[in-house]
Amino acid sequence: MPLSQEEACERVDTFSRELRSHGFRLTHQRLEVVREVASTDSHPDVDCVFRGVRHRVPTVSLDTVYRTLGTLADLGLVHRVSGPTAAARYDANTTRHHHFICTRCGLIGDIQSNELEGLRLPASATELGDVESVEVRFTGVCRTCAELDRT
Amino acid sequence: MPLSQEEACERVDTFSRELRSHGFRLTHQRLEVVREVASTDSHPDVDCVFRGVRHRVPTVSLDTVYRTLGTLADLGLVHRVSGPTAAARYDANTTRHHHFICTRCGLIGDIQSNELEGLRLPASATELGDVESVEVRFTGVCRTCAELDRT
DNA sequence: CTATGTGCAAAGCGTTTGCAGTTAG
DNA sequence: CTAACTGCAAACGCTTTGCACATAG
Repeated sequence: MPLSQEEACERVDTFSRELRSHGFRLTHQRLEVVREVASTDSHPDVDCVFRGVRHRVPTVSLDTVYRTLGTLADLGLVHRVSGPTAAARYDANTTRHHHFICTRCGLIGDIQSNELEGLRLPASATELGDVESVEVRFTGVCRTCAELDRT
Repeated sequence: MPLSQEEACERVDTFSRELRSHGFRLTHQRLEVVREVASTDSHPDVDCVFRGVRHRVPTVSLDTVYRTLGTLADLGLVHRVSGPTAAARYDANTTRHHHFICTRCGLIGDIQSNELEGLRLPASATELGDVESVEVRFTGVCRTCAELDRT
């Protein structure tokens, strides 16, 4: 995952600025976590970031990495890909379909769409490997939760 | 999640047949787990299926539900939505993009595509709630893993 | 009859939390 | 100086596993 030096620096700057502007202190540990996660596009997990940071800050704890990545995610500066903290959910409908996922209550609804059925595989996907399935995930706030907000 | 009686029965039949044809015994417990998961499109989690089954088989254990759902998923009869078996992974690239996920090694690669950028939200999605983001997940086997298979 | 499946209990893993000491601003 | 942050260790929730008993075929 080659990531240009400039791009990485720019991210570090943005992350630092955003953290400060939200009242978070820019500690030594945080800065190194930020550097680590900003320097790659390989979607590292927490332990991977931890090991990277430890090279430069041997006393850093795993908890701090968890907390910092959590903070960055809350601010929308990084995204979580793949399972966060949820129990597995099963779908007995194995025909091709897609999902709407409510970020508030966890509701998962099925989506059918002719436009999506007709999707062609982008070259950037087939270059990476053999694509066996495609799922589109729409995330947002469901009707019911939006209703609750309004009151 | 209204699911027609016929559809549910058809699923139970298929699941039972597939289990047998793969050499699995069709036990009382398994049959009820199959019935439970086949009777809804609400994407239940393991505990939810467990509670449903327990109404009819009070002695069933949570482990059995885990094992049966695992077996069904291995056979491709049900799908797991929302990742379980994985540590959270973080992505510092918050520009709109999509992912290729290797089911063998867990590699996550970024996908850019003009066609995907132009996607319109299907009505079936906007009906469920306010869509805040869209992510397309291509899953399959990456180049490297496919190479390993060939040897 | 025998290989499979079950229930139980204990362990595993990623993650979160309470607390006392540390530190940025 | 003080509120915020850190590291530690313990707890947590979901899931898996080892084992003796039960059971489908």
